[in-house]
Amino acid sequence: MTQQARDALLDGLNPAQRQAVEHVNGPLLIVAGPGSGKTRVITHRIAYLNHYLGIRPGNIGAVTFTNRAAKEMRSRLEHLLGDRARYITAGTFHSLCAQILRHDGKAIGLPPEFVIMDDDDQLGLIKRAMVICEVDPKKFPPRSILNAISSAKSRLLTPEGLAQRASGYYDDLVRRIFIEYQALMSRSRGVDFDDLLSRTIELFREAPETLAKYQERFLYLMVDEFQDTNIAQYEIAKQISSKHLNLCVVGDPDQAIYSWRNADIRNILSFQKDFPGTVTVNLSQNYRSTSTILGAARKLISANRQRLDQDLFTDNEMGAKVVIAEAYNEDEEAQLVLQEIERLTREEGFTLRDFVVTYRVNAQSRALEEACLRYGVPYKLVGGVRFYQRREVKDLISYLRLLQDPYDEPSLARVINVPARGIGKRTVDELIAWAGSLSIPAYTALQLLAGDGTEIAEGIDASPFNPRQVQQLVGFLRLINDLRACLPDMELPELIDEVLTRSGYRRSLLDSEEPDAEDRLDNLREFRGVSADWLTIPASESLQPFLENAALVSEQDSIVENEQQYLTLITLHQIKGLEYPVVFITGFEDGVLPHTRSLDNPDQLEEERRIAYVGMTRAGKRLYLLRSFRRRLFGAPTGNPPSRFLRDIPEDFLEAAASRLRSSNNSVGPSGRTSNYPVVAGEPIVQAGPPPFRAGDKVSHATFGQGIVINCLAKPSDYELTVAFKGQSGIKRLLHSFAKLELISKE
DNA sequence: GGTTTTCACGTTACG
DNA sequence: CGTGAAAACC
Repeated sequence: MTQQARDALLDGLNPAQRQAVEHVNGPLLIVAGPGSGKTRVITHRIAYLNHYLGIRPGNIGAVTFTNRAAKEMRSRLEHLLGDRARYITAGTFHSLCAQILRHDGKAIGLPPEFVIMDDDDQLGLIKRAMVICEVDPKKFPPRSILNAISSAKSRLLTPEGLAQRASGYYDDLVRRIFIEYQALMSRSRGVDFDDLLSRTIELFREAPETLAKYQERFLYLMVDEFQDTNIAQYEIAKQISSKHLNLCVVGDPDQAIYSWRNADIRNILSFQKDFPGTVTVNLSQNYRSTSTILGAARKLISANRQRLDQDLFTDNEMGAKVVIAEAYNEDEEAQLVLQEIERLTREEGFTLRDFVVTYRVNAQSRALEEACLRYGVPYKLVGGVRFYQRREVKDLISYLRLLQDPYDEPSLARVINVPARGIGKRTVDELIAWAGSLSIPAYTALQLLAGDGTEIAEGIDASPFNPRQVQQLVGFLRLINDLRACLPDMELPELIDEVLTRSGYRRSLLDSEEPDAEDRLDNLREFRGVSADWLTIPASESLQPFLENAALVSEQDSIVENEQQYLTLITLHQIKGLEYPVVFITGFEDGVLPHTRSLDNPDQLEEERRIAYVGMTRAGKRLYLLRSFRRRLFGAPTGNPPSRFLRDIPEDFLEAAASRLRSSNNSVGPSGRTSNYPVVAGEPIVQAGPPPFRAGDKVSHATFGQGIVINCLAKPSDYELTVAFKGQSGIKRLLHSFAKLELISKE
């Protein structure tokens, strides 16, 4: 690398960033505050390793926590390194471990065709294990048992280890179910997400030569979002880098918001102890936020006891004050948000994708969605049910898994009667039991059944099925076998079509009366679209990698990026790692943020404060903290006091909202049962020019398409239009200033 | 065996 | 209020 090239790489970095980039050998801890250019530093560091030290990209590994982060890193690396970037391993711990285990898992008796089990599969196994252990799922919810087991696994505890650590009644119960759960899991050649990690560690322990191989493979290893790693993940990073010690971890303890998912903050706090000689770099200059926003956020987080002080600063301008506002209820809260978005769009040149509305719990999105529809603002709801977790997608995946491997019993059990084809629960249970009594897989049992019922070999019990059952079961077997025969001659999308048609799945959705049948078909279509990445390869080749990808990359479509204009609605947890010029945080109330469930626990309360901190530090230019005087939770109206976190932020960073968000006066005092801000009363009617449209006009909207104006109603400084759109959009009420309707033809 | 009704429950959600 | 899963029904 020439001096110039090196200078170019380091150019524009501040001294701390430079140090982090240039310190490539030995353990390195980067404590990076929000907006400090963390991702940039990591990618530049990798480029530096490659360019300047001549390290082959194949010897560099970068592990992150989410596919989203991995994807972003890969695209940045491509930008810096071009084609060489694809040799760099940039992915999640889970995908790394899956690769290692597929390749070398045999050494610990793991068959290479193991199946990765997701939450639903796990829950199913837990329920079965509870039946075996005779535990009542009413008294002990399977979900919490699963959490306990998962927590133990992520701390690398075996059932025995769990017993040693704690020995109450509940712990013993968990231990017993744990054992059965693992037994059921290995019987179906399943591996859950925790196993991917723990079995990799087991492999490293049992097969030192394999560990040595990966130590030589990853001469340099980097871990992003280190504060989110659990014990098992840290252990893997430790093992791989224990020879060359070129381990670099990047994180921010103040943004640790996943303890409930077994992330262990001690990982980052004890890193220096675990790796003597660690160099620590603090990235404390913030390039994202105005100094007002950063100042407010710093004040908030400094109220936490358990933390390392970071001394963040920014050279950015002061900017506007942080706006706090109280609405009467969540509908008005949403309305305030949209009105302010409208104002900022109109007066200050922001566009829709500059905004994000974020909240603590998903249920809060409803009021916001409704307001968006009302105002005709296109929005994108991030989160909710994950794509690969939707029932129809999982059903289809199960079919595909079955084609790939007909002995995959969980998948078989899932789809044998989907759509309903007369094979009920009892028949399935009998099939499994019968196969079990013969010690053969269910698929073999089906083949036996199809072969010839009268010629079952001696010593084998006759099948327990009546002729009708036999007919249905054999019909299913034939379906699977016919589809399997298609594998070599079809590409994936075609195969998927074939599955949907031959199984009757598509038909059943088309005939379905359910309101969301249409959405399901859309999802299946989208799934088929994803499979088009594997075109030109016969399905027999592409099915396995495709399914592996589906199991590991359960990431929904990447956020932002495209040119489309929409408003983003997202939870505070999911917003981590993103940034927006204008951020609205709704539900800044005691009971919502911090959440009720954490009020009595100081540690959890500190995590809630970190959640608020993460939200606030996403903002570049403007930050709004909204709360609602009344809020409907579970149908019942509740009243929450303002968030206690507001008390941690000094007044001079804040601006009360009345004058800004509301043209009306703020008369009523802070106490009593009245809101500071009346509903939508008493706003002066100021007309914004003559009516833009008349009933009967044909118009066009960017999102909803063509429509006809039904009504045009005067509103404060605006017009509310009622428009009937063609197709699915139907009738919408829109604000003129927002909707940007184009006139197609006069009435 | 399949469909409808009732009932209980409710934070956040990575792979 | 809205959802998913078990129980009751056909």
